[in-house]
Amino acid sequence: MPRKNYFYTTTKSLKFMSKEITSQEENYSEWYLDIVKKAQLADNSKVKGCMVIKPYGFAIWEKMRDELDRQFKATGHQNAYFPLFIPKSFLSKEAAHVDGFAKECAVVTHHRLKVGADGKSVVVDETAKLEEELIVRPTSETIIWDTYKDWIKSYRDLPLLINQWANVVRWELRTRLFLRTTEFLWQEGHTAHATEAEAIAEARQMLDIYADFARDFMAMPVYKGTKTPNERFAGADDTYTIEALMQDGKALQAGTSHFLGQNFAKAFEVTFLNENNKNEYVWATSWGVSTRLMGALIMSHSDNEGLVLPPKLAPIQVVIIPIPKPDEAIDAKVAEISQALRKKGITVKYDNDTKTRPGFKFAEYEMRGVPVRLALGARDLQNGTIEIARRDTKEKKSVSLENIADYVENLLVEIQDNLYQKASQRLKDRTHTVNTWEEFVDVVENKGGFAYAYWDGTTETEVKIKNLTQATARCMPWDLEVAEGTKTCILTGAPATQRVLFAKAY
RNA sequence: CGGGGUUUGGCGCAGUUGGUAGCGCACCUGGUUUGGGACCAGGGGGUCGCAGGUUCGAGUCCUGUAACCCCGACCA
Repeated sequence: MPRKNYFYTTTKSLKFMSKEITSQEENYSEWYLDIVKKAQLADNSKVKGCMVIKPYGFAIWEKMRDELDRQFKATGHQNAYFPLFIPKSFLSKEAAHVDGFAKECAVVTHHRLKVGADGKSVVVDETAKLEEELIVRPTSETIIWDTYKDWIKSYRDLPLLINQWANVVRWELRTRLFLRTTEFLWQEGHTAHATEAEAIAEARQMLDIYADFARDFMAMPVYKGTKTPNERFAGADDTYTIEALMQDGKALQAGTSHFLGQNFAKAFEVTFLNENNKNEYVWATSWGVSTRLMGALIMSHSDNEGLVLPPKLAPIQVVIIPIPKPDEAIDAKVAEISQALRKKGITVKYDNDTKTRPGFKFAEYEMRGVPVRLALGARDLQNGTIEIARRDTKEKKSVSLENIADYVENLLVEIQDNLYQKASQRLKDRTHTVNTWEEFVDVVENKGGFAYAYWDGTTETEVKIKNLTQATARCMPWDLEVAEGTKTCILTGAPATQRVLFAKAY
Protein backbone atom coordinates (compact mmCIF):
# COMPACT_ATOMS: atom_id res chain seq x y z
CA MET A 1 0.00 0.00 0.00
CA PRO A 2 1.51 3.29 -1.05
CA ARG A 3 2.33 5.70 1.71
CA LYS A 4 0.20 8.75 1.70
CA ASN A 5 2.08 11.92 1.08
CA TYR A 6 0.90 14.44 3.61
CA PHE A 7 3.12 17.19 2.40
CA TYR A 8 1.87 18.26 -0.95
CA THR A 9 4.06 21.10 -2.07
CA THR A 10 4.04 22.68 -5.44
CA THR A 11 7.22 24.29 -6.67
CA LYS A 12 5.66 27.62 -5.96
CA SER A 13 4.65 27.00 -2.39
CA LEU A 14 7.99 25.39 -1.67
CA LYS A 15 9.66 28.45 -3.08
CA PHE A 16 7.77 30.75 -0.80
CA MET A 17 8.14 28.53 2.21
CA SER A 18 11.89 28.52 1.85
CA LYS A 19 11.86 32.15 0.86
CA GLU A 20 13.85 31.37 -2.22
CA ILE A 21 13.58 33.13 -5.49
CA THR A 22 13.47 31.80 -9.02
CA SER A 23 16.93 31.84 -10.53
CA GLN A 24 17.72 34.12 -13.44
CA GLU A 25 18.72 31.14 -15.53
CA GLU A 26 15.46 29.35 -14.87
CA ASN A 27 13.15 32.25 -15.67
CA TYR A 28 14.46 35.78 -15.82
CA SER A 29 11.06 37.37 -15.80
CA GLU A 30 9.95 35.48 -12.72
CA TRP A 31 13.28 36.20 -11.04
CA TYR A 32 12.62 39.88 -11.53
CA LEU A 33 9.12 39.66 -10.10
CA ASP A 34 10.33 37.61 -7.15
CA ILE A 35 12.87 40.28 -6.29
CA VAL A 36 10.36 43.09 -6.54
CA LYS A 37 8.02 41.23 -4.22
CA LYS A 38 10.45 39.67 -1.79
CA ALA A 39 12.63 42.71 -1.36
CA GLN A 40 9.30 44.43 -0.64
CA LEU A 41 9.68 47.06 -3.30
CA ALA A 42 6.20 46.91 -4.76
CA ASP A 43 3.03 44.86 -5.07
CA ASN A 44 0.43 44.51 -7.74
CA SER A 45 -2.71 46.42 -6.92
CA LYS A 46 -6.30 45.60 -7.61
CA VAL A 47 -6.19 48.07 -10.45
CA LYS A 48 -4.92 46.39 -13.57
CA GLY A 49 -1.42 47.40 -14.47
CA CYS A 50 -0.98 49.64 -11.46
CA MET A 51 1.27 49.02 -8.52
CA VAL A 52 1.60 49.83 -4.88
CA ILE A 53 5.11 51.07 -4.21
CA LYS A 54 6.01 49.87 -0.74
CA PRO A 55 8.03 51.91 1.76
CA TYR A 56 11.34 50.24 1.00
CA GLY A 57 10.88 50.62 -2.73
CA PHE A 58 9.71 54.16 -2.34
CA ALA A 59 12.73 54.97 -0.19
CA ILE A 60 14.96 54.03 -3.12
CA TRP A 61 12.87 56.15 -5.48
CA GLU A 62 13.09 59.04 -3.04
CA LYS A 63 16.87 58.83 -3.06
CA MET A 64 16.89 58.93 -6.85
CA ARG A 65 14.37 61.74 -6.90
CA ASP A 66 16.22 63.85 -4.33
CA GLU A 67 19.52 63.60 -6.15
CA LEU A 68 18.04 64.35 -9.55
CA ASP A 69 16.05 67.21 -8.08
CA ARG A 70 19.24 68.61 -6.61
CA GLN A 71 20.93 68.46 -10.00
CA PHE A 72 18.00 70.03 -11.81
CA LYS A 73 18.05 72.94 -9.40
CA ALA A 74 21.81 73.21 -9.64
CA THR A 75 21.36 73.76 -13.36
CA GLY A 76 18.83 76.52 -12.88
CA HIS A 77 15.51 74.69 -13.05
CA GLN A 78 12.55 75.34 -10.81
CA ASN A 79 9.78 72.97 -9.83
CA ALA A 80 6.14 73.70 -10.54
CA TYR A 81 2.97 71.68 -10.77
CA PHE A 82 0.43 71.39 -13.57
CA PRO A 83 -2.97 69.67 -13.53
CA LEU A 84 -3.54 65.95 -13.78
CA PHE A 85 -6.38 66.60 -16.23
CA ILE A 86 -5.96 67.95 -19.70
CA PRO A 87 -8.81 69.17 -21.92
CA LYS A 88 -9.16 66.66 -24.70
CA SER A 89 -8.84 69.32 -27.38
CA PHE A 90 -5.34 70.25 -26.21
CA LEU A 91 -3.91 66.93 -27.17
CA SER A 92 -4.93 67.29 -30.78
CA LYS A 93 -3.18 70.60 -31.31
CA GLU A 94 0.11 68.98 -32.23
CA ALA A 95 -0.48 66.38 -34.93
CA ALA A 96 2.39 63.99 -34.25
CA HIS A 97 1.82 64.23 -30.54
CA VAL A 98 -1.81 63.17 -30.66
CA ASP A 99 -0.88 60.29 -32.93
CA GLY A 100 1.64 59.09 -30.41
CA PHE A 101 -0.60 59.14 -27.37
CA ALA A 102 -4.22 58.88 -28.48
CA LYS A 103 -4.30 55.10 -28.17
CA GLU A 104 -3.33 55.01 -24.54
CA CYS A 105 -5.28 57.78 -22.85
CA ALA A 106 -7.63 57.47 -19.92
CA VAL A 107 -10.61 59.76 -20.42
CA VAL A 108 -12.80 61.42 -17.82
CA THR A 109 -16.33 61.82 -19.13
CA HIS A 110 -18.48 62.46 -16.04
CA HIS A 111 -18.14 64.25 -12.76
CA ARG A 112 -20.76 62.62 -10.57
CA LEU A 113 -21.91 59.25 -9.30
CA LYS A 114 -25.27 58.30 -7.85
CA VAL A 115 -26.83 55.40 -6.04
CA GLY A 116 -27.99 52.75 -8.47
CA ALA A 117 -31.49 51.41 -8.95
CA ASP A 118 -30.83 48.57 -6.50
CA GLY A 119 -30.22 51.14 -3.77
CA LYS A 120 -26.75 49.78 -3.07
CA SER A 121 -24.46 50.08 -6.03
CA VAL A 122 -22.93 53.26 -7.34
CA VAL A 123 -23.41 54.22 -10.96
CA VAL A 124 -22.36 57.06 -13.20
CA ASP A 125 -24.85 59.89 -13.21
CA GLU A 126 -25.49 60.33 -16.90
CA THR A 127 -26.78 63.84 -16.34
CA ALA A 128 -23.32 64.84 -15.11
CA LYS A 129 -21.59 64.54 -18.44
CA LEU A 130 -18.66 66.85 -18.95
CA GLU A 131 -18.99 69.56 -21.56
CA GLU A 132 -15.47 68.80 -22.71
CA GLU A 133 -13.96 65.48 -21.76
CA LEU A 134 -10.71 65.48 -19.85
CA ILE A 135 -7.82 63.16 -20.39
CA VAL A 136 -5.57 62.01 -17.62
CA ARG A 137 -2.14 63.30 -18.58
CA PRO A 138 0.06 60.80 -20.40
CA THR A 139 2.63 63.65 -20.42
CA SER A 140 2.10 67.34 -19.94
CA GLU A 141 3.44 69.13 -23.00
CA THR A 142 0.06 70.37 -24.11
CA ILE A 143 -1.21 71.85 -20.89
CA ILE A 144 2.19 73.29 -20.13
CA TRP A 145 2.56 74.98 -23.51
CA ASP A 146 -0.94 76.31 -23.26
CA THR A 147 0.21 77.89 -19.99
CA TYR A 148 3.59 79.08 -21.27
CA LYS A 149 1.73 81.03 -23.92
CA ASP A 150 0.70 83.39 -21.13
CA TRP A 151 4.01 83.35 -19.32
CA ILE A 152 6.23 84.20 -22.22
CA LYS A 153 6.03 87.60 -23.87
CA SER A 154 9.57 88.84 -24.19
CA TYR A 155 13.09 87.51 -24.64
CA ARG A 156 13.50 88.64 -21.05
CA ASP A 157 11.18 85.80 -19.98
CA LEU A 158 13.57 83.27 -21.50
CA PRO A 159 14.88 80.79 -20.89
CA LEU A 160 12.02 79.32 -18.93
CA LEU A 161 13.32 76.29 -17.06
CA ILE A 162 10.59 74.28 -15.31
CA ASN A 163 10.39 70.75 -13.98
CA GLN A 164 7.54 68.89 -12.38
CA TRP A 165 7.39 65.71 -10.34
CA ALA A 166 4.15 63.98 -11.10
CA ASN A 167 2.25 60.85 -11.90
CA VAL A 168 1.10 60.11 -15.42
CA VAL A 169 -1.14 57.47 -16.95
CA ARG A 170 -0.61 55.54 -20.13
CA TRP A 171 -3.09 52.79 -20.81
CA GLU A 172 -0.61 50.12 -21.78
CA LEU A 173 -1.72 46.74 -23.02
CA ARG A 174 1.08 44.90 -21.34
CA THR A 175 2.54 45.96 -18.01
CA ARG A 176 5.37 44.89 -15.74
CA LEU A 177 6.10 46.21 -12.24
CA PHE A 178 8.21 49.37 -12.48
CA LEU A 179 9.21 48.76 -16.10
CA ARG A 180 5.88 49.59 -17.59
CA THR A 181 2.89 50.37 -15.43
CA THR A 182 -0.35 52.07 -16.33
CA GLU A 183 0.29 54.80 -13.79
CA PHE A 184 3.85 55.76 -13.06
CA LEU A 185 5.81 58.44 -11.27
CA TRP A 186 8.29 60.61 -13.07
CA GLN A 187 9.67 64.03 -13.55
CA GLU A 188 9.13 65.99 -16.70
CA GLY A 189 11.17 69.04 -17.52
CA HIS A 190 9.75 71.57 -19.95
CA THR A 191 11.89 74.43 -21.09
CA ALA A 192 11.54 77.33 -23.49
CA HIS A 193 14.45 79.09 -25.19
CA ALA A 194 15.09 81.99 -27.51
CA THR A 195 17.30 80.06 -29.89
CA GLU A 196 17.52 76.65 -31.43
CA ALA A 197 21.11 76.20 -30.32
CA GLU A 198 20.23 76.97 -26.74
CA ALA A 199 17.37 74.48 -26.73
CA ILE A 200 19.55 71.76 -28.19
CA ALA A 201 22.22 72.50 -25.62
CA GLU A 202 19.61 72.22 -22.89
CA ALA A 203 18.34 68.87 -24.15
CA ARG A 204 21.89 67.56 -24.32
CA GLN A 205 22.75 68.90 -20.90
CA MET A 206 19.82 67.10 -19.35
CA LEU A 207 20.76 63.86 -21.04
CA ASP A 208 24.23 64.27 -19.59
CA ILE A 209 22.72 64.69 -16.17
CA TYR A 210 20.77 61.46 -16.63
CA ALA A 211 23.79 59.57 -17.86
CA ASP A 212 25.98 60.85 -15.05
CA PHE A 213 23.30 60.03 -12.53
CA ALA A 214 23.03 56.51 -13.90
CA ARG A 215 26.79 56.08 -13.69
CA ASP A 216 27.50 57.79 -10.38
CA PHE A 217 24.47 56.78 -8.37
CA MET A 218 22.91 53.76 -10.01
CA ALA A 219 26.30 52.31 -10.95
CA MET A 220 24.74 51.71 -14.33
CA PRO A 221 26.66 52.49 -17.49
CA VAL A 222 24.59 53.74 -20.41
CA TYR A 223 24.99 54.71 -24.02
CA LYS A 224 23.99 58.23 -24.82
CA GLY A 225 22.64 58.70 -28.27
CA THR A 226 20.06 60.02 -30.67
CA LYS A 227 16.93 58.09 -31.51
CA THR A 228 16.11 57.23 -35.08
CA PRO A 229 13.18 59.23 -36.48
CA ASN A 230 11.01 56.16 -36.07
CA GLU A 231 11.75 55.91 -32.34
CA ARG A 232 11.43 59.60 -31.66
CA PHE A 233 9.06 61.10 -29.10
CA ALA A 234 5.78 62.12 -30.68
CA GLY A 235 6.15 65.82 -31.38
CA ALA A 236 9.93 66.05 -31.12
CA ASP A 237 12.45 67.06 -33.76
CA ASP A 238 15.05 64.96 -32.02
CA THR A 239 15.04 62.53 -29.13
CA TYR A 240 18.15 61.80 -27.11
CA THR A 241 18.25 58.71 -24.97
CA ILE A 242 20.27 56.80 -22.45
CA GLU A 243 20.20 53.09 -23.14
CA ALA A 244 21.23 50.55 -20.53
CA LEU A 245 21.79 46.84 -20.80
CA MET A 246 20.12 44.41 -18.46
CA GLN A 247 21.64 41.13 -17.30
CA ASP A 248 19.50 39.11 -19.69
CA GLY A 249 20.97 40.96 -22.66
CA LYS A 250 17.97 43.16 -23.32
CA ALA A 251 18.28 46.91 -23.64
CA LEU A 252 16.34 49.33 -21.52
CA GLN A 253 15.65 52.95 -22.37
CA ALA A 254 16.31 54.60 -19.04
CA GLY A 255 15.72 58.25 -19.79
CA THR A 256 14.98 60.57 -22.68
CA SER A 257 15.47 64.20 -23.52
CA HIS A 258 13.74 65.85 -26.43
CA PHE A 259 14.52 68.77 -28.63
CA LEU A 260 11.01 69.84 -29.56
CA GLY A 261 11.97 72.48 -32.08
CA GLN A 262 9.14 74.98 -32.46
CA ASN A 263 6.44 72.37 -32.82
CA PHE A 264 4.64 73.09 -29.58
CA ALA A 265 5.34 76.80 -29.80
CA LYS A 266 3.56 76.86 -33.13
CA ALA A 267 0.74 74.60 -31.99
CA PHE A 268 0.08 76.76 -28.93
CA GLU A 269 1.14 80.12 -30.35
CA VAL A 270 3.95 80.72 -27.94
CA THR A 271 5.92 83.68 -29.20
CA PHE A 272 8.21 86.27 -27.73
CA LEU A 273 9.45 89.67 -28.78
CA ASN A 274 13.16 89.61 -29.40
CA GLU A 275 15.60 92.45 -28.83
CA ASN A 276 14.63 93.88 -32.20
CA ASN A 277 10.94 93.97 -31.33
CA LYS A 278 10.22 91.09 -33.69
CA ASN A 279 7.88 88.24 -32.77
CA GLU A 280 9.45 84.77 -32.81
CA TYR A 281 8.36 81.31 -31.83
CA VAL A 282 10.23 79.89 -28.86
CA TRP A 283 12.33 76.75 -29.00
CA ALA A 284 11.47 73.93 -26.61
CA THR A 285 12.74 70.87 -24.82
CA SER A 286 11.27 68.26 -22.58
CA TRP A 287 12.99 65.47 -20.65
CA GLY A 288 12.06 62.80 -18.19
CA VAL A 289 12.95 59.79 -16.15
CA SER A 290 10.45 57.62 -14.36
CA THR A 291 10.00 54.86 -11.82
CA ARG A 292 11.20 52.66 -14.64
CA LEU A 293 14.65 53.51 -13.28
CA MET A 294 13.75 51.22 -10.40
CA GLY A 295 13.44 48.35 -12.82
CA ALA A 296 16.73 49.29 -14.43
CA LEU A 297 18.41 49.37 -11.05
CA ILE A 298 17.05 45.99 -10.03
CA MET A 299 18.03 44.31 -13.27
CA SER A 300 21.49 45.86 -13.36
CA HIS A 301 22.96 44.39 -10.21
CA SER A 302 20.73 41.87 -8.48
CA ASP A 303 21.51 38.17 -8.26
CA ASN A 304 19.83 34.92 -7.36
CA GLU A 305 19.99 35.74 -3.66
CA GLY A 306 17.94 38.88 -4.16
CA LEU A 307 18.31 42.58 -4.62
CA VAL A 308 21.73 44.18 -4.87
CA LEU A 309 21.80 47.93 -4.36
CA PRO A 310 24.57 50.42 -5.00
CA PRO A 311 25.41 52.07 -1.66
CA LYS A 312 24.50 55.51 -2.90
CA LEU A 313 20.88 54.51 -3.42
CA ALA A 314 20.47 52.04 -0.57
CA PRO A 315 17.96 53.19 2.04
CA ILE A 316 19.99 51.21 4.57
CA GLN A 317 23.68 51.17 3.77
CA VAL A 318 24.86 49.22 6.78
CA VAL A 319 22.93 46.84 8.97
CA ILE A 320 24.32 45.74 12.29
CA ILE A 321 23.22 42.43 13.73
CA PRO A 322 23.83 41.37 17.31
CA ILE A 323 25.02 37.80 17.74
CA PRO A 324 23.10 35.98 18.93
CA LYS A 325 20.89 38.72 20.37
CA PRO A 326 21.21 42.17 21.85
CA ASP A 327 22.67 42.62 25.28
CA GLU A 328 24.10 45.51 27.19
CA ALA A 329 27.68 45.10 26.08
CA ILE A 330 26.74 44.64 22.42
CA ASP A 331 24.27 47.51 22.49
CA ALA A 332 26.91 49.83 23.89
CA LYS A 333 29.47 48.90 21.27
CA VAL A 334 26.93 49.14 18.47
CA ALA A 335 25.90 52.59 19.64
CA GLU A 336 29.51 53.62 19.42
CA ILE A 337 29.96 52.18 15.93
CA SER A 338 26.66 53.58 14.68
CA GLN A 339 27.52 57.01 15.86
CA ALA A 340 30.88 56.92 14.13
CA LEU A 341 29.22 55.76 10.91
CA ARG A 342 26.44 58.32 11.06
CA LYS A 343 29.00 61.02 11.57
CA LYS A 344 30.26 60.09 8.13
CA GLY A 345 26.79 60.34 6.69
CA ILE A 346 26.31 56.58 6.48
CA THR A 347 22.81 55.20 6.99
CA VAL A 348 22.88 52.52 9.66
CA LYS A 349 20.27 50.19 11.01
CA TYR A 350 20.77 48.21 14.18
CA ASP A 351 18.48 45.22 14.04
CA ASN A 352 18.00 44.46 17.70
CA ASP A 353 14.78 42.58 17.17
CA THR A 354 14.73 39.66 19.57
CA LYS A 355 12.04 37.69 17.80
CA THR A 356 14.19 36.66 14.87
CA ARG A 357 17.58 35.04 14.96
CA PRO A 358 20.76 36.06 13.20
CA GLY A 359 20.48 33.58 10.34
CA PHE A 360 17.06 34.89 9.47
CA LYS A 361 18.28 38.46 9.56
CA PHE A 362 21.26 37.66 7.35
CA ALA A 363 19.04 36.18 4.69
CA GLU A 364 16.52 38.97 4.96
CA TYR A 365 18.97 41.81 4.48
CA GLU A 366 20.66 39.99 1.64
CA MET A 367 17.29 39.68 -0.03
CA ARG A 368 16.77 43.40 0.38
CA GLY A 369 20.15 44.36 -0.98
CA VAL A 370 21.72 46.07 2.02
CA PRO A 371 25.32 46.65 0.85
CA VAL A 372 27.18 46.01 4.11
CA ARG A 373 26.38 43.83 7.08
CA LEU A 374 28.15 43.95 10.40
CA ALA A 375 27.71 41.14 12.93
CA LEU A 376 28.83 41.64 16.47
CA GLY A 377 28.92 38.98 19.19
CA ALA A 378 30.61 38.25 22.51
CA ARG A 379 33.57 36.67 20.75
CA ASP A 380 34.10 39.88 18.80
CA LEU A 381 33.90 42.03 21.86
CA GLN A 382 36.56 39.87 23.46
CA ASN A 383 38.84 40.04 20.43
CA GLY A 384 38.12 43.63 19.49
CA THR A 385 36.80 42.51 16.09
CA ILE A 386 33.61 42.55 14.06
CA GLU A 387 32.38 40.44 11.18
CA ILE A 388 31.81 42.37 8.00
CA ALA A 389 30.04 41.04 4.94
CA ARG A 390 29.52 42.76 1.60
CA ARG A 391 26.44 42.04 -0.45
CA ASP A 392 27.95 42.45 -3.91
CA THR A 393 30.65 39.78 -3.66
CA LYS A 394 29.25 37.93 -0.62
CA GLU A 395 32.70 38.08 0.97
CA LYS A 396 32.72 37.88 4.71
CA LYS A 397 35.57 38.51 7.07
CA SER A 398 36.53 39.52 10.55
CA VAL A 399 38.11 42.94 10.92
CA SER A 400 39.37 45.03 13.78
CA LEU A 401 36.92 47.30 15.53
CA GLU A 402 39.50 50.00 15.45
CA ASN A 403 38.76 52.47 12.68
CA ILE A 404 35.75 50.41 11.67
CA ALA A 405 33.96 53.53 10.43
CA ASP A 406 36.79 54.33 8.04
CA TYR A 407 36.86 50.75 6.91
CA VAL A 408 33.12 50.74 6.18
CA GLU A 409 33.27 54.10 4.48
CA ASN A 410 35.95 52.83 2.12
CA LEU A 411 34.12 49.58 1.59
CA LEU A 412 30.96 51.38 0.52
CA VAL A 413 32.94 53.29 -2.06
CA GLU A 414 34.53 50.08 -3.21
CA ILE A 415 31.17 48.35 -3.56
CA GLN A 416 29.73 51.24 -5.51
CA ASP A 417 32.74 51.11 -7.79
CA ASN A 418 32.72 47.35 -8.12
CA LEU A 419 29.09 47.32 -9.19
CA TYR A 420 29.80 49.91 -11.83
CA GLN A 421 32.87 48.06 -13.07
CA LYS A 422 30.98 44.80 -13.35
CA ALA A 423 28.11 46.41 -15.21
CA SER A 424 30.54 48.26 -17.49
CA GLN A 425 32.38 45.11 -18.32
CA ARG A 426 29.11 43.43 -19.15
CA LEU A 427 28.07 46.30 -21.38
CA LYS A 428 31.42 46.17 -23.13
CA ASP A 429 31.35 42.41 -23.55
CA ARG A 430 27.87 42.46 -24.91
CA THR A 431 28.21 45.30 -27.36
CA HIS A 432 29.10 43.69 -30.66
CA THR A 433 30.25 45.57 -33.69
CA VAL A 434 28.82 43.65 -36.60
CA ASN A 435 29.34 44.01 -40.31
CA THR A 436 27.26 41.24 -41.79
CA TRP A 437 23.67 40.20 -41.49
CA GLU A 438 24.74 36.77 -40.16
CA GLU A 439 26.70 38.39 -37.36
CA PHE A 440 23.79 40.67 -36.64
CA VAL A 441 21.34 37.81 -36.31
CA ASP A 442 23.81 35.86 -34.19
CA VAL A 443 24.03 38.73 -31.71
CA VAL A 444 20.32 39.32 -31.55
CA GLU A 445 19.30 35.69 -31.34
CA ASN A 446 22.17 34.00 -29.52
CA LYS A 447 24.62 36.32 -27.86
CA GLY A 448 22.23 39.00 -26.61
CA GLY A 449 23.18 42.59 -26.05
CA PHE A 450 23.76 45.33 -28.57
CA ALA A 451 24.55 44.87 -32.22
CA TYR A 452 26.31 47.92 -33.57
CA ALA A 453 25.64 47.99 -37.26
CA TYR A 454 25.43 50.24 -40.26
CA TRP A 455 21.92 51.16 -41.30
CA ASP A 456 20.78 52.90 -44.45
CA GLY A 457 18.78 55.48 -42.56
CA THR A 458 15.31 54.49 -43.75
CA THR A 459 12.42 53.67 -41.47
CA GLU A 460 11.46 50.94 -43.89
CA THR A 461 14.68 49.06 -43.24
CA GLU A 462 14.40 49.64 -39.51
CA VAL A 463 10.93 48.12 -39.48
CA LYS A 464 12.08 45.19 -41.58
CA ILE A 465 14.87 44.49 -39.15
CA LYS A 466 12.43 44.58 -36.30
CA ASN A 467 10.03 42.22 -38.02
CA LEU A 468 12.81 39.80 -38.88
CA THR A 469 14.64 39.76 -35.56
CA GLN A 470 12.60 41.65 -32.94
CA ALA A 471 15.60 43.93 -32.50
CA THR A 472 14.87 47.64 -32.52
CA ALA A 473 17.11 50.61 -33.18
CA ARG A 474 17.99 51.82 -29.70
CA CYS A 475 20.07 54.83 -30.67
CA MET A 476 22.87 56.32 -32.70
CA PRO A 477 25.45 56.65 -29.96
CA TRP A 478 27.40 59.81 -29.45
CA ASP A 479 30.64 58.41 -28.23
CA LEU A 480 31.15 54.82 -29.20
CA GLU A 481 34.28 54.50 -31.29
CA VAL A 482 34.76 51.39 -33.39
CA ALA A 483 36.65 50.41 -36.50
CA GLU A 484 34.88 51.89 -39.47
CA GLY A 485 34.08 48.85 -41.63
CA THR A 486 32.28 48.94 -44.94
CA LYS A 487 29.70 51.67 -44.92
CA THR A 488 26.80 49.64 -46.20
CA CYS A 489 23.52 48.79 -44.53
CA ILE A 490 23.53 45.54 -42.62
CA LEU A 491 20.27 44.45 -44.23
CA THR A 492 19.92 46.15 -47.60
CA GLY A 493 23.56 46.75 -48.51
CA ALA A 494 22.66 50.32 -49.42
CA PRO A 495 25.16 53.06 -48.62
CA ALA A 496 25.10 54.01 -44.96
CA THR A 497 26.57 56.86 -43.01
CA GLN A 498 25.91 55.90 -39.45
CA ARG A 499 26.07 52.88 -37.20
CA VAL A 500 23.12 52.21 -34.94
CA LEU A 501 22.89 50.20 -31.75
CA PHE A 502 20.25 47.55 -32.21
CA ALA A 503 18.91 45.26 -29.50
CA LYS A 504 15.88 43.54 -28.19
CA ALA A 505 14.48 45.90 -25.64
CA TYR A 506 12.10 46.24 -22.73
C1' C B 1 -7.07 42.01 -28.53
C1' G B 2 -5.75 36.56 -28.70
C1' G B 3 -3.63 32.17 -25.59
C1' G B 4 -2.90 30.23 -20.68
C1' G B 5 -3.45 30.58 -15.31
C1' U B 6 -5.32 32.16 -10.64
C1' U B 7 -9.26 33.64 -7.07
C1' U B 8 -10.14 29.24 -0.08
C1' G B 9 -7.68 32.93 7.24
C1' G B 10 -2.57 38.44 6.97
C1' C B 11 0.85 35.63 3.17
C1' G B 12 1.80 31.03 0.24
C1' C B 13 -1.12 26.82 -0.83
C1' A B 14 -4.04 21.76 -0.38
C1' G B 15 -8.99 20.17 -0.51
C1' U B 16 -10.25 12.95 -3.69
C1' U B 17 -16.62 9.91 -5.84
C1' G B 18 -20.70 16.50 -3.30
C1' G B 19 -21.26 15.14 3.51
C1' U B 20 -20.56 20.86 6.85
C1' A B 21 -12.88 23.38 5.52
C1' G B 22 -7.21 21.98 6.26
C1' C B 23 -1.52 22.62 5.92
C1' G B 24 3.01 25.77 6.12
C1' C B 25 4.53 30.70 7.32
C1' A B 26 3.00 34.84 10.19
C1' C B 27 0.25 36.09 14.87
C1' C B 28 -0.91 35.23 20.58
C1' U B 29 0.64 32.35 25.38
C1' G B 30 4.29 29.40 27.94
C1' G B 31 8.94 26.97 27.81
C1' U B 32 13.70 25.40 25.74
C1' U B 33 17.15 27.57 22.39
C1' U B 34 20.60 31.19 19.88
C1' G B 35 28.05 32.88 15.39
C1' G B 36 23.62 31.43 8.60
C1' G B 37 16.38 31.31 7.67
C1' A B 38 15.30 27.34 15.83
C1' C B 39 12.15 23.77 18.36
C1' C B 40 8.13 21.91 21.57
C1' A B 41 3.27 22.51 23.64
C1' G B 42 -1.19 25.21 23.64
C1' G B 43 -4.28 29.05 21.17
C1' G B 44 -6.98 32.90 18.00
C1' G B 45 -8.37 33.82 13.04
C1' G B 46 -12.03 31.80 6.91
C1' U B 47 -20.38 32.76 5.17
C1' C B 48 -14.06 29.27 -0.03
C1' G B 49 -14.13 36.24 -6.00
C1' C B 50 -19.45 37.49 -7.04
C1' A B 51 -24.62 36.09 -8.77
C1' G B 52 -27.89 32.43 -9.98
C1' G B 53 -29.03 27.10 -10.43
C1' U B 54 -29.03 21.49 -9.38
C1' U B 55 -29.31 18.83 -4.53
C1' C B 56 -31.67 16.69 1.75
C1' G B 57 -26.72 18.88 1.46
C1' A B 58 -22.02 22.71 -2.88
C1' G B 59 -15.18 25.02 -1.80
C1' U B 60 -16.36 20.67 -4.93
C1' C B 61 -21.33 19.90 -10.14
C1' C B 62 -23.91 23.45 -13.93
C1' U B 63 -24.73 28.55 -16.00
C1' G B 64 -23.39 33.37 -15.94
C1' U B 65 -20.13 37.27 -14.34
C1' A B 66 -15.91 40.04 -12.29
C1' A B 67 -10.98 40.92 -10.96
C1' C B 68 -5.92 40.09 -11.17
C1' C B 69 -1.47 37.62 -13.07
C1' C B 70 1.52 35.38 -16.95
C1' C B 71 2.91 34.61 -22.35
C1' G B 72 2.44 37.16 -27.43
C1' A B 73 0.83 41.92 -31.06
C1' C B 74 1.48 48.42 -29.48
C1' C B 75 4.59 51.61 -26.12
C1' A B 76 8.73 55.24 -21.50
